[in-house]
Amino acid sequence: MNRVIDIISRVRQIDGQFSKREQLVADLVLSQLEDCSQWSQHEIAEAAGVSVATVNRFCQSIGCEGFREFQIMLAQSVAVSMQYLGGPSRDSSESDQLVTQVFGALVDTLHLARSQLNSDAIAEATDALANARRIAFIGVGGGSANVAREGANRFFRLGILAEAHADGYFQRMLASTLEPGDILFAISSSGQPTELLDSVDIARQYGATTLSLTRTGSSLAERSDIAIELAIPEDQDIYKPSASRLVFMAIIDVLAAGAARKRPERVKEYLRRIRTSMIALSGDTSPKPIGD
Amino acid sequence: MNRVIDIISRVRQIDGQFSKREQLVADLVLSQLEDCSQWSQHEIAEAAGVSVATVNRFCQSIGCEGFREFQIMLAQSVAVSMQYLGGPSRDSSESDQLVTQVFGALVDTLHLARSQLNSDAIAEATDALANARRIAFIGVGGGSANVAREGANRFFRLGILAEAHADGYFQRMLASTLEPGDILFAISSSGQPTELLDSVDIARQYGATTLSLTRTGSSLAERSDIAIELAIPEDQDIYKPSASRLVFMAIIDVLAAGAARKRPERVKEYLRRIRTSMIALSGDTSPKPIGD
DNA sequence: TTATTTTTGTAAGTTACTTACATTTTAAGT
DNA sequence: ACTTAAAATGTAAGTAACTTACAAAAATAA
Repeated sequence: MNRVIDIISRVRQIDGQFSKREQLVADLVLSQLEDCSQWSQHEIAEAAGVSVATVNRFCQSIGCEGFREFQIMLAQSVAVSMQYLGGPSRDSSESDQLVTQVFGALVDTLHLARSQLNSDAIAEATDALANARRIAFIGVGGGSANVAREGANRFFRLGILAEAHADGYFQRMLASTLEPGDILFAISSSGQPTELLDSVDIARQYGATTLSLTRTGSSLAERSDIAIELAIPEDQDIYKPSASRLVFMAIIDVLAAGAARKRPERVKEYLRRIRTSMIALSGDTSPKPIGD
Repeated sequence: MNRVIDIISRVRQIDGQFSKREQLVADLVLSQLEDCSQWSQHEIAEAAGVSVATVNRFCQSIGCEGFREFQIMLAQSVAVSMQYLGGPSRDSSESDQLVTQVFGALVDTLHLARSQLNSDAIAEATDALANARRIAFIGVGGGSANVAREGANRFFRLGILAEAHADGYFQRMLASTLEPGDILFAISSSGQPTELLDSVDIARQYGATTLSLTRTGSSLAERSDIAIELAIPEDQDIYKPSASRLVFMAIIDVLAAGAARKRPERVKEYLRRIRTSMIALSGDTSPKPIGD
């Protein structure tokens, strides 16, 4: 029973590393999945503006034996995807295609992440977070720093003292002020930044629990008490934003939801207070997201 | 899928009404679904002990145009079936369920958003952003402020002067410094905050283009030159973080990807520079996400 | 600039699907 | 039981589609 290999993900994975003309084929396929799954090699070649041989080589580049195999795998992937995305998409305009492509990549990456997530790590993490007195999120570089901020934003709403810092020096100083019962939550897609590694070492030294959300097997993962590890291939197409940050944020959501469930009373009270303050400000009493 | 015709069901439906030899084919197909989905017409003919022409006629009998079409439909049906049967959803632990729930909600919301997105607004927005000299993202409250930061983070990488601000007073002052060719991008899930409304009014007054990502029909949407509007129901379960912020970020991704495509040269050069600076810092030359 | 490697399209080659037609089988009528 | 017409089937020719070899063009390195 050979498993259904998701050919679409495979194309996305290699996206950006194709040769010029093959990239044209990749773009076409990703932007018009449904059409391509029904077109012949010749039709795809014509639509992409390349020769049939290039289409064939494209198929081989992504690991298929030839177009025949690719065609069937694509049809399967599309059929399975449609199960998720529901009805047929009429990708008429360029904008529609863009949306489909970006959202599709995100959904794919979410699935990939789910398959990689270690349940035990998640369980340990939610447990530690739910009982933490103070949580310090740290991250460097635009992306991870924002994920850290979002983490603080989520947990702060649960009535847990949460903060986020992007400054390497401040991070180290902060780490040295932590104590048992506190959590240092390091976020990095590469798991390399010295600032984070140092901070984790310092925090552990003072007895704080260190938690990380980072790349599988990275230095950061190794040094942390609890590591949530992911191996997400970065999109090689430089014109396309990578979905990994959003997946990181989604995981923060998971942790926040998990922690909230473990401390229902505490959370409820704090949310009530926050909501009250918001209503006082806007006069709007309808149920709305807490904070804008 | 263009039509959700489950070919397996169709074979079962006609089962017993086939001619003698075609029935042999039907029996074979139904008993060895997976094998048949990968076999050629010739292989199936041999396995069933009939001629290839009979296999072809069998395909036509069940409504396909020929073997080609049958082969693809069978492959799709098998792939979808496998999703249900051999599927990876073994939600054993509590953590797994949590992940499934949060990710599932996100995927659902993405789907909803896709159906609501106005292609024209997206097209107009990407066009304006691609040609902007300066983009100022503004948002208030933890969530939207972070989306704004993420927006600045994305566009800054495209070589466009991008900044984000969460301070209401600063936002108003900033708005008054904008000029034609500049963009004020206001982000708010409610579309109510006075800071944003004021800022948009001020920016328009000075000739800047105002863009918003907000709730359908909100004051903010009405006042903006271009409004990307969404009506996403907030999850009432207070223990569950709402998916709307992530969807907002996903839309920022869409816009960034669209804008990048319209200015390939510009983007390429800036990304090259940023990447070079990162390599100098870490010594790692492998293709990696730009910024952590 | 030149040499080398990589990429690409053309065209020939091969496979596999499709169709026409003759043969066989089946079934109904005599 | 025989005849005949209709249906079913297989053979073989036909055709469309995929694959591969090779030479030209482009990109890269020296």
